[in-house]
Amino acid sequence: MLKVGRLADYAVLILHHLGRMRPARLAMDSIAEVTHLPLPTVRKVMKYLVDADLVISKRGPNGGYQLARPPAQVSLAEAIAAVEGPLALTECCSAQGNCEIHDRCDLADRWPGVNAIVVKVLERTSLADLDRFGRHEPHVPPPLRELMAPVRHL
Amino acid sequence: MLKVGRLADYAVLILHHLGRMRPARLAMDSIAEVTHLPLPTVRKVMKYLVDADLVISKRGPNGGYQLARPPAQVSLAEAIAAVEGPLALTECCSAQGNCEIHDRCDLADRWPGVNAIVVKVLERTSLADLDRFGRHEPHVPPPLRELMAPVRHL
DNA sequence: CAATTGTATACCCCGTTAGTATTGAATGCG
DNA sequence: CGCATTCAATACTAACGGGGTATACAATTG
Repeated sequence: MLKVGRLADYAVLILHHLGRMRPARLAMDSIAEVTHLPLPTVRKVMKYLVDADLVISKRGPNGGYQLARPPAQVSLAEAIAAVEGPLALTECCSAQGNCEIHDRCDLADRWPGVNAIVVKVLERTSLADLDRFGRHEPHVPPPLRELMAPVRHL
Repeated sequence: MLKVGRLADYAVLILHHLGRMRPARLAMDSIAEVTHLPLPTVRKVMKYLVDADLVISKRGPNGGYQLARPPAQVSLAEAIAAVEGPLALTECCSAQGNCEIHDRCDLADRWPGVNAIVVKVLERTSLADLDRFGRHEPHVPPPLRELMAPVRHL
């Protein structure tokens, strides 16, 4: 668990393909084809991506979608947030958080710290990073190298 | 989004309290009281925690639950996994992952790397860490300090 | 103006989450 | 030995949200 929704997953995949094409445009049905996703689903995802200014759309013949920025400047955090809204591990972490217990919960103000770190990891991983790293190798951006050392407790 | 389920959230809260009591035992209704959670819900959570060997239970008069290890040796990853199963951002990341697209998805083997990092963060954050850090201050375990620097791209 | 392509809305189904109730088993004490 | 206490196991229900689909609309281009 701790899943990202499928639509967000799709979004990353689509962005990845748009990145490889950039700056060329890709029509919606082409996207559906190349990603092997059903077209109606692609429609829904594209709306999110346009609204979040991650892709630029053009209508009419020879229209389609184009990644708004170089892949190195699009983070996974943005991609996920475009579809699912701000990243928040728990209710306490979200802006309009409405947790029943909040007032009397000892951890209500501790979670945001944990959340911040997870978000940072996703912010520091770009579409280009996804591309760069080998298959099944753990992706480790430079500032995170130490993370992969054996865990200290347990 | 990127939420952790409420039950997992509860689990962490409960573990936190058990940690503060350790090595004393705490009965289920006491747990419900101190956490302000409904008792039937606590019942459900406790089952997960026992099955995962994170707490030890004792029956009969003066029974109750006890944290199995010192709080510094219980990670958030374990707590969450106890309730929700192995952490997996996407289908590709889980053992029995059954993703429709998997064979033809260009990212199927990239996600696990990202997942690994997120998991590491949660593995490196213990119950004790939650306790140690001040309110609303981002919690930053030593090997993660560099993370909080400004993001490089975007 | 007509073909192409994206936009917007509204709908529904299904799974999961979360909350609850009930009955059963173990422990310890007098 | 038996009763009080406390955890264990199972099964059920309600509700919400994710995700998939259909359909009608608007813009651009040649």
